[in-house]
Amino acid sequence: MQKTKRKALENAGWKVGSVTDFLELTPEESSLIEMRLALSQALQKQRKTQHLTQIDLAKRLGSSQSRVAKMEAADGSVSFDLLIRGLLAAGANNTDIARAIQHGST
Amino acid sequence: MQKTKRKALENAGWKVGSVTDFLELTPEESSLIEMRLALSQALQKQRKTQHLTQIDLAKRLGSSQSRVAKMEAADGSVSFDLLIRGLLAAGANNTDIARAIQHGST
DNA sequence: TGATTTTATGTCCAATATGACATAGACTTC
DNA sequence: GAAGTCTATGTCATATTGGACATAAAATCA
Repeated sequence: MQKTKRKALENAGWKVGSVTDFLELTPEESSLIEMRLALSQALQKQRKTQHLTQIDLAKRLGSSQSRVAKMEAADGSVSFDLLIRGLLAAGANNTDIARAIQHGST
Repeated sequence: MQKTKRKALENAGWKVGSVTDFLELTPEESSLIEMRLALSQALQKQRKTQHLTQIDLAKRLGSSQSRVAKMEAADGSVSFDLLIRGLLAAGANNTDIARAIQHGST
């Protein structure tokens, strides 16, 4: 696992590599987490290339800055649905999303 | 839009082409719906190729037969998260999922 | 046909996700 | 270093989602 991924997961509270190791996660759980992570990273990237602030994106989404921050942080309280809607609102298309998910492979 | 898609959407209560036409949906909303649809179809396909009943899959998911049925029907009460978890539980991998999402393009 | 298995649909309430708010921190610019 | 802008984090009430159950409908097969 890459260092950046590990860091991001830890920040999101996933306790990677510490007591609770990935060994305790089923492959499905790992896949899910990595996909969420990939999407959150894709979201931030997309938002930035579009020169949007979190507030801008929040407005498009009918949401709030704090939630967008959580989305990009892959916070546990953020669903796939919201991440996808975020990406679409930030101008990503199906292909971009598919690529992110694919990229999140283990 | 293909006939099968239209039918599936209608069954799922999305009222395609009737009073509420797709014209009322933003491109983002359309994308979302089509992705959900693509995933639900991929799920049923995957489950069947694995020769699993809805009950089998429900057990793997820690869910119920009725919910699996709703997942495959792209019912409005089913989230992306659940669809993805369903696909993974049915043996699909990230690539399969990415392909489904990509295929759900407009 | 009747029995059995599989899938579909509706409803309920417990669990989870979400927008909103408050506030803190980070970063820039003057 | 103050002011302004952007991002991060915690909390909460409300809204949405999900497992479970009941039951109907379809499909399979003897």
